[in-house]
Amino acid sequence: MNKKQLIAKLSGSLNLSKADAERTFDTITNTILDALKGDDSVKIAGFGTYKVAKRKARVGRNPRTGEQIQIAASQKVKFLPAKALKEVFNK
Amino acid sequence: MNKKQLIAKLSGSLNLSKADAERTFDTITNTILDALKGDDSVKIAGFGTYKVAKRKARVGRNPRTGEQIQIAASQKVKFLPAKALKEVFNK
DNA sequence: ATTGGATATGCAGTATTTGCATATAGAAAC
DNA sequence: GTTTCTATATGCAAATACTGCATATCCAAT
Repeated sequence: MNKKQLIAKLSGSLNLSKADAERTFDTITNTILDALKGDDSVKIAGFGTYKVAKRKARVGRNPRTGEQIQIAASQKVKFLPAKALKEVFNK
Repeated sequence: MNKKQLIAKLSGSLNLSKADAERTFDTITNTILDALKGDDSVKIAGFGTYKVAKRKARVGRNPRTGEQIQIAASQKVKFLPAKALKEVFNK
């Protein structure tokens, strides 16, 4: 399912136009992103937690040539599924 | 930031009551979860992809006693941040 | 409808993460 | 205010992520 299909579903469930559904959805993701940019984590009960994970610089390897390369430190968004979410898939 | 705070923000941005903001938010998460339950992945452009990852059974260990235990195969929801999302945090 | 951009895949080897049990502390939900 | 949920911390084995890069595919926006 891609974003367009998701928006179409939401448009129906929420009784909104597709344009409004998309605006609503974007507002939510942007709000989450803003919190993450401020180095805050976002906990959503029953769904999961978004947090920014810092990754240290390390040595990697180009699989094609085999040569070693330095990988810079970076940050990425991690999503940790809530307990309820795991249970859904493991029964 | 927890769910309550997120809902409060959305209530303001979307010009909805907190109850409506929460209903809207829950509708979205449920829609995503339903797709995942159907073993479908959910791609959201500019944000990321949710997918169900199957994890193989393996040998684990009880950290308290040190004894080895068998861990069953399981499934969990994975979130892969979109490229745009990584860039936000690495500049 | 076309096109530009984003993502999936495969590859090799190493670094990182995962997930186990369990209690407690702290936070959040009702 | 009470109850439910989540983070944390522990050691360790095995699964998985990550890197460059080319190709194929797929999506989004024009």
